[in-house]
Amino acid sequence: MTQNIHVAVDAIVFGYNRDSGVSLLLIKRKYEPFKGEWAIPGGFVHDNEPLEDAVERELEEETGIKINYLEQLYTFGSPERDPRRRVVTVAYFGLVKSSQFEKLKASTDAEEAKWFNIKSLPKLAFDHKKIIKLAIERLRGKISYEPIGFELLDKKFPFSDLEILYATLLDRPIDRRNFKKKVMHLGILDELDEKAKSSGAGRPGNLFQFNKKTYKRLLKDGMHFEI
Amino acid sequence: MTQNIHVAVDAIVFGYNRDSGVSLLLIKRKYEPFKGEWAIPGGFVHDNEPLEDAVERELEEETGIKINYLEQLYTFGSPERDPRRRVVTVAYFGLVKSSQFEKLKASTDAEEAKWFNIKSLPKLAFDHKKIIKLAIERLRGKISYEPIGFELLDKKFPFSDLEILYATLLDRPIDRRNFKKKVMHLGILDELDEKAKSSGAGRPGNLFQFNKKTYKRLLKDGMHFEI
DNA sequence: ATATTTTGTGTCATTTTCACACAATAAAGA
DNA sequence: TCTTTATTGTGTGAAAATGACACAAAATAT
Repeated sequence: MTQNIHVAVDAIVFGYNRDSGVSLLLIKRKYEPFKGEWAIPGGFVHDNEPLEDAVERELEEETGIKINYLEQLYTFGSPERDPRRRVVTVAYFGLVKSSQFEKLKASTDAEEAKWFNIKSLPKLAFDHKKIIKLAIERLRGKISYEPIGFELLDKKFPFSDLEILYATLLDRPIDRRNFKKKVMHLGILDELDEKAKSSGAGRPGNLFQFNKKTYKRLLKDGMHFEI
Repeated sequence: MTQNIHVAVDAIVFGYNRDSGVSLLLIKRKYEPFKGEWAIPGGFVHDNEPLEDAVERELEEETGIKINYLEQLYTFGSPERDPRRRVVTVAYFGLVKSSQFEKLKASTDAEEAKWFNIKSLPKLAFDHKKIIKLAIERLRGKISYEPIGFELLDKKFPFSDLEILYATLLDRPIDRRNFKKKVMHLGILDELDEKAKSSGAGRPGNLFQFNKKTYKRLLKDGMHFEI
């Protein structure tokens, strides 16, 4: 049997901090087609390489970023999506912690890899606009029924970071008291004996930490994450 | 660039009726490897064929079945999953209506395509056990927050069919009164002026019908399906 | 020191969820 | 045909979850 289809992987990587909001990692293409345009990082899979390895390798090569959470998003296989040849691409969905996010943000002058706020994305190569649209929908949808929001924050975070993240993604105001009641009632956040370092005015808040072990235990007992 | 990876599609197709429960469509392999063993229907994608077309073509060729609902499930790409060569397979998740399900069920003597109850599956070729496991989890999970259950029933169905489907999939007893209240309150079922044809003893029930138009309209207005 | 910004916290009304039982209508069996 | 058995249809009250709402405390900025 002969087949002339190539297999690639792409990584839609989100980052967050409370000042910049939710951002997406893009690279500027060096070669044709779409040379000079912005695109999702990705590339062809090696013959003996697992798909996840390929994603992480390409991300490392093209952006140097270290991913914190990775899951498969969707596979795009329309015959016309690459003008050169048939390419089926397995898209992955990734999240990085605030600290990683801020790292690249500083050293971005090279103009090869860059974070873009998801509300103001540039023109994109291939069918990447469609892919990103799906990824954003997945992020928005999933944050309500799986605790993936914590993967975007630092290990320890003030409660308001979480609140602002949800308000930003869900695009609606959140009642601080009710939100806190609901989240704390889930029993998967540890409140630490430590205050956030002041960043501007205001009373410093306590730091919190997501307890993944507790979460997994509660999950087995039939717990239902929902916000 | 040269790459030696092949692309296939697989279809995990579920069927249902209240007597047999939830079943899965499998085929007996005619060729090596795994000749004579049971496997998910599927095959290689043609060079200029969209992935969805490939799934439907393979299903038609191997089982003759007409699918009612189809969505992408997951892409499996581990380098060792096929002993002959590297095959990346895009698995799809399909549902057929009771009527279709019963059709094949009768003419199954050919022993090429056959329905198996998901609680008693045979030994499976390749990594198909893993694929099916994921598909069943998806079906179980999704039925609670998307109205895909109706895709497994006939167009018109007695309410108890729906109730038994949910009880079977969620694997727990359901309170008939509360369940009906909840479902009807969603406002996406039309109650018909027609009674179910008696199948055995008992009072015949009214027939109901899923109203997809109403559902889509309510969805846009922010409705949230949940059972 | 005064103003400004941000965090922390409780109550009450409304809505949703959950437990629970008996009459009506048909077929099956005596 | 009469009795039994199986299945459908329906409402109430207690408990839990949700949602609206405001002011004091602790820090920085001016």
